[in-house]
Amino acid sequence: MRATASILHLDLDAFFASVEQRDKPSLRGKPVAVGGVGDRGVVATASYEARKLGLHSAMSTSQARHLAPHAAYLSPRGDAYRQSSRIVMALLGELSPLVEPLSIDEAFVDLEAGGQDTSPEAIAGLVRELRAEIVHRTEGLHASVGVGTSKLMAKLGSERAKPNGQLIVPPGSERDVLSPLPANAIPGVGPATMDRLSRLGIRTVGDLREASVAELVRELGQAVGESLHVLASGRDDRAVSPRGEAKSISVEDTFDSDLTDPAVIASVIERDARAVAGRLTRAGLFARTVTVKVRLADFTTLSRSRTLSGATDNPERIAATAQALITGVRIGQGFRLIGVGVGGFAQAAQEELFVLDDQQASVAPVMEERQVASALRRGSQSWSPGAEVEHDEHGRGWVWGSGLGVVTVRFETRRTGIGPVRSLRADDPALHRAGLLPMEFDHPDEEAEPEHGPGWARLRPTSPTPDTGADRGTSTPGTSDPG
DNA sequence: TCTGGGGTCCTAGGACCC
DNA sequence: TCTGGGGTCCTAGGACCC
Repeated sequence: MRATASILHLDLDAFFASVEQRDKPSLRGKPVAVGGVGDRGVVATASYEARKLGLHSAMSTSQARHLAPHAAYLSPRGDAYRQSSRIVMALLGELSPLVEPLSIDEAFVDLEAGGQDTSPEAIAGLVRELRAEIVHRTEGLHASVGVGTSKLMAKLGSERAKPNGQLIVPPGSERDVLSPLPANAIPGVGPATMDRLSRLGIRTVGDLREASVAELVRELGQAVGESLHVLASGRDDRAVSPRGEAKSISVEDTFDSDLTDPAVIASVIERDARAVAGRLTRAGLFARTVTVKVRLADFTTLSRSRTLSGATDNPERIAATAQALITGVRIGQGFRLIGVGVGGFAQAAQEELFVLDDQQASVAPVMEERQVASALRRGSQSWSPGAEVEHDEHGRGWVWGSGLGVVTVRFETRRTGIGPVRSLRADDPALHRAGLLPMEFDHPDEEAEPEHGPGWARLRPTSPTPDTGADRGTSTPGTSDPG
C-alpha cells in the first residue's frame, strides 16, 4: 500500500457486447449477448440493455433466450476484441512502462513509475483524458477506471465506477471502504471460499480482518488464508508487473451432444492436438507436458497428463501422446467436452532418446475433417451469427442468422449507420467471409517502445473528441472525483 | 436454467534423490 | 529392518478469474 493513490485499474465496459454494438449500428441501445449460441452455450458478456432483462455472464444461453427472446445472440469475434484491446493497452503503455494486463479487457497501470503527477486533481484530470482518448481511438468504447493506493483498492474503485465512470479512492479511506463489503468483493473469493467463510461466521471483509490468520489458514490453506487476511486489512503490496510468458496453451470443445464413438473422439483429439501444436510453433515454443481434459456426461471433469523426456512442438508427437492419454479414460455415458493442452515450456526442442510408449497406444481410426464435422453435426460452412461478411454487390455486413440453406445478412458497418437486411442463399458465390475493418490506431506489428513521460494528451490528434457520457461515481461519498 | 473457453495458482500425495 | 528430513518433480483435482 502506498501513500498516494497511484495505481490505476482499467476495465472496458461490457467489452465484447460493446464492440458488437460499435460495429453493428442496428444493435446500439439494444440487448446483446455474446457467447456460445448453441444449446450448451453460456453468455460471455451481456450488454447493459441485456443486463436490465436479467442476463449476465456465465448464464446458460438457453436461460438467457428464455428471459430475453428478442435479444441479439452473437458468437464471439476474437480478432475484433484483440484489435481494440491492443489499442487500449498501447495507450496505457504511453502512461507508464509498468502496465499489467489481467485479461483482454483489464489492466493495472503504475502511474508513479510513469512519472505522473499523483495529486488527486492531476489524477482525476488524467483519467478523464484517458477515458476520452479510449473513446476516440477505439471509435466508441467506454472504460471504467479506479485509482488507489494498491491494486485491490484500484480494482474496487473501477468496479464501483461502472459503467463509464471513474473513482479515486482517497489514501487513508481503505479500511472504511473495505469493511462493509461482502467478503467475495475480494478477487479470489468465489463461491467455494465464500461457503467456507460463512461456516466460520465470516460475511464481510471487516469480519475477515477480525478473524485470526491461523483460523483462515486452517480452513482455506496456507496461500489463500494468508493472502486473504492481508488483503482484508488493506495491506496490499503487490507490485504492478508486466506479464511474463504464457505457461500453458490449450484448446477445448463442448459438443452439442455427448461423444461416444471412439473414432470421433480420436479425430477430435487429433484436430485439437494439431491446433495446439500450431499455436506452439507460432509462439516459437516447445512443450514438455501434454494434458488431455475430459468432461463426462454427468459433468465430472478428469485430466490426464504426461511429461515427456524432452520438449517438442511436433504435431504428431503431441497428438500421439494425447491419444495415448485419452485411451486410458473410460468413455462411459460419453464425453461432453474434450480438450488438449500443453505446458512446461522450453525455448528449444530436446528430442527424446526413446519415443516408444506412445506409439503403442491403440489409436482409433482418424476421420477426415468433413466426417468429423458431420459426426459433430456442425455444418462445415455454417455462418455464425455476428460474423463479418462481404457481398460482391451489397458490400460489407454481418450474419444475422442462418439455416435451411439461407443466410440473413444486415449490410452495415460501424461507419455506415443502420443498414438493410437481406436474405441470401448460403451458397451464394458472391458472399464471402470478411476480415476486420482496420482501425486508425491499431498497429499490430509495432513493437516500438511507447512514449513515456509527458503523456499522450499532447500527442493526440487535433480533432476534438466529443464528450461522451457523464462521469458516474462523482456522487459517491468518501471518494474524490471533483468532476 | 444445467453449467464455455482460455488461462493462473494452489494443494496433496507419491516417487525419487541425497 | 522398525525406519529422518528436506528438496524437487510429476500427476490429478479444484478454485478462481474474465
